[in-house]
Amino acid sequence: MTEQLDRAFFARPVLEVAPALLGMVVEHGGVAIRLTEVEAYAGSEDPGSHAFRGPTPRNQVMFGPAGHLYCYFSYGMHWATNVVTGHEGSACAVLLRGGEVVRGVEVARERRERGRRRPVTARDLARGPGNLARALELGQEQYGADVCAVDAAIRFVRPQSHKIPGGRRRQGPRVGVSGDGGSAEAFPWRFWLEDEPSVSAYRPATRRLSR
DNA sequence: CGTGCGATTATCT
DNA sequence: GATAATCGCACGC
Repeated sequence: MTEQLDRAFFARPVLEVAPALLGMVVEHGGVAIRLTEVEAYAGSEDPGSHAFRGPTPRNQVMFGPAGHLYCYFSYGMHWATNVVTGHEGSACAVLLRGGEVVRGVEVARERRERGRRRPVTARDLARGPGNLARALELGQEQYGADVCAVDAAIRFVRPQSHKIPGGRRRQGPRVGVSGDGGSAEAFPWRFWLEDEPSVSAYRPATRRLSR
């Protein structure tokens, strides 16, 4: 048996929940992914957060109770998934950045290879937020979903195996967050498991020159 | 191997 | 109208 993570797990400070999620498993649509990389976003106190400038139609779910999904469309082509944490109104959330597919590899591979010419290696199946969301088939329809419900389609579980984390927990600057003002070091809120192939490569925020 | 660039559109100013 | 919590591929070493 595996234990579904309850609301109390998510209703803690985001900097506590984020590292605690490493090694936990997310399940949806026949695919299960063991998380190896996440990032914390601290709502109105965090210039890198989508909630920094207050509620909007897009980010409103983050201002609600913990344990719901904040899905957003990124760069005009990818979906990314967060789970809301902390107390209601704090607008804190954890971005799911990478993981290892532990069940449903064939389904995940099929989803990931759709519209591609090159095959996808096992390590790349859920490497990066866009890829993880694609492998789990998470998007607009899952916006606001309650992952703590008894009959939740998307659930977080603690694997029965005692070697939950696997590698050692590591912490460092977030990836590609322009709100950090070029100093991602100010918010070292990316958490990952050492020596896990599914952890995405670090890339600084890309500057986009206007033409 | 590492680096650079174009794709593509919802969202907010 | 500009931007963006990205990705995959091309290209050069």
